[in-house]
Amino acid sequence: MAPMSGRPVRGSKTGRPIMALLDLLGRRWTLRVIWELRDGPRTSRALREACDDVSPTVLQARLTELRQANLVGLERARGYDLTPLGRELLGAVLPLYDFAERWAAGALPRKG
Amino acid sequence: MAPMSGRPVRGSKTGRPIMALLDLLGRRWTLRVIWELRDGPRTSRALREACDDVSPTVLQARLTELRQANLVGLERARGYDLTPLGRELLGAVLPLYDFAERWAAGALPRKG
DNA sequence: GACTCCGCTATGAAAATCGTAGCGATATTG
DNA sequence: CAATATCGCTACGATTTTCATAGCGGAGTC
Repeated sequence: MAPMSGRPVRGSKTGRPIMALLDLLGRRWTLRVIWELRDGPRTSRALREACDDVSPTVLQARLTELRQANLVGLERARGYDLTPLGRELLGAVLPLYDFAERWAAGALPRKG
Repeated sequence: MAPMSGRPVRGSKTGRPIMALLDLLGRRWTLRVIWELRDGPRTSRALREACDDVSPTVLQARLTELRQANLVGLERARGYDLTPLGRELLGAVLPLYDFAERWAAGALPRKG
């Protein structure tokens, strides 16, 4: 079941929105799918390629969850696309990109 | 293996920093652990309680990955704590909280 | 020594993810 | 119409990850 406000959330007894969101984003490929939709709609197969040939089983599961959460939509002519709400989420995810660059420079292996 | 710049990244042929980061954050409990360290250090057991009694197997795996990635540190007196780099990541994750609140208001179930 | 809390591990069961193949529907082209 | 191609999506067995419970050895305290 896709986590969503007002529904039971896996791994959280409070069910607060942030917990539902962290649950959703903590599933494999969820963040990646949102990321790969940043420049516009993609068909499911194009999305699969963009995600390094992720298994279609998982991709469909993620897309279904994201659609139920009203973050991603599907139109026959366009394919999968971020909803306005999904674009807001993307905006909240974009800071990760800049961080990743700093991280690459500063997280080189050192003794644990 | 914990994803890190310059190392092979699960599910990405490019190995770009953002891919390594999305891989790391897409593992269950990773985002939650970072979130629960936002107010300061915690012992592993306190962290386990804060994460709704997550299995210690996974918690230790996540903490090891986060330490190897230089995002979390461990000191005997304090427990686990975000490193300066980890605090930067937290800053990039905080926007998710505000989004989650809007999401809770606007993502109520509607027809598919 | 007895007690407590620490970080951490063992182990078998359950769940999630993977990899490959292919379905039915739709549109296009000859 | 038949052949072809692409679409979203599913089946299914193998692999990997996560879970749940129990407990270890070390360090501090009394």
